[in-house]
Amino acid sequence: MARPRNFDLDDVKERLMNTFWREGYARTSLPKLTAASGLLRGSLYAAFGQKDAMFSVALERYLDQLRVAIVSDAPGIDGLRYMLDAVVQITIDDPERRGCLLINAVPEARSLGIANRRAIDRGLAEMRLFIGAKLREAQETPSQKADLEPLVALVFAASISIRVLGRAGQDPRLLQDIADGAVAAVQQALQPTISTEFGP
Amino acid sequence: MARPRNFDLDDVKERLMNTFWREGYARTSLPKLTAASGLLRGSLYAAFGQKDAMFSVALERYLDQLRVAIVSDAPGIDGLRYMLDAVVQITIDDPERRGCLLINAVPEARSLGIANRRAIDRGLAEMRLFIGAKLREAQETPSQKADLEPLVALVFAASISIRVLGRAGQDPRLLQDIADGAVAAVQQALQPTISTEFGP
DNA sequence: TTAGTTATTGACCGATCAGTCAATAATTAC
DNA sequence: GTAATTATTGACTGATCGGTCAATAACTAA
Repeated sequence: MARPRNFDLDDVKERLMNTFWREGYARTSLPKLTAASGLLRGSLYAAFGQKDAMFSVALERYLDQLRVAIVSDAPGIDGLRYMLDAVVQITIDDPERRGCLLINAVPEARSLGIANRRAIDRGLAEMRLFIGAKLREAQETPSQKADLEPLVALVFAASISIRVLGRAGQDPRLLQDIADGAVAAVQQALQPTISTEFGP
Repeated sequence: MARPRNFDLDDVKERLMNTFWREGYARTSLPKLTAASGLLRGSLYAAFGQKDAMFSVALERYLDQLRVAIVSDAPGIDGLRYMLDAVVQITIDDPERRGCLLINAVPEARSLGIANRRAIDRGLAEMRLFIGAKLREAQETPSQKADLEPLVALVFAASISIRVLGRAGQDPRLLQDIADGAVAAVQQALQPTISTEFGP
């Protein structure tokens, strides 16, 4: 009943995402977005609204893809190891070393709208909840009642800094060391105390 | 022999630092810098050069102050605990929750000059070397030849993500959990196993 | 005083920014 | 065909950006 759009919406969202990912919010100008998407300003504004809304589209798409890449069905510590290794892998596989769109957005959050700020919070919370769930699975004897929070925090911290340091162009070995260190810490902390008699 | 400047150089540097810290590089405009410093553009440019050079001044000053705040003489794990607790403290003590100027600059590094990019690398390297040195002190029996790198990486990761999550406005308890988790992991990893008590 | 040197001032520059809009084009319903 | 609806186009806006510069002011050395 009306003129159809002559571009692929998904394809354009992907291009917007990649541009914001590389350049961040502030440095991504409308001319860059039009160049990346192949659309003119008017079409972009008609399709998405303000720049802030374009970023929102990019962020949601990014989080969807990240979820697919790092979440696994493997229970307990295997799921955590899978996640951390996946984070390392996608970080060093990116030839542009863009790090994480979500984490990169944290220092810029104050210039984003409330919806985007909330989306950032939700993204962080989701990661943390996932880690917590896997750790609770890994806890063999919940009766130990050990405080899991420092472990959750540690794995969370590892995930985040792998991304930051990836953006900083640090050596892939450092990133893998972070992942390995976190997994080892979890194993050490959760293994029944009696087993320490046999040493590592 | 010439007209003296009628401002306090140190005071202006401090104000530049605080502005860049709060706003980041891209969002800090020259009008903001003139407002914060009380100087006019011409004076700022005469004193420091380009915006990039102003950031450099801010970054160096920031790193000097950070060093004072987190480095301690305490050897080994005590030095690490001091550092991590100090990082948590300065992060949550900041009512503006600005996180870390150095870490915040990482996603913006591509829009900075080569000198600033190198300064960022040096800042990160310095942190890592400090952690490595303390961990080597903490290693009671170096003959164990345990690979210290994952532990260095883990403590490094903890420091960085405390700052990122501080900027993100996360709960202080999470930040402290990260610090505590990292210290606990180091203690667990470095404490001699019972089996070694009986010697080889 | 005068000459030399540097700092300050405030206007100015061209470039770029995010966002808007009237005109036109492409489609469907009828 | 015509009407209705939405998409595309490209020029346009006012604001802001980083950076420059000639004029003036404040100081020291002689």
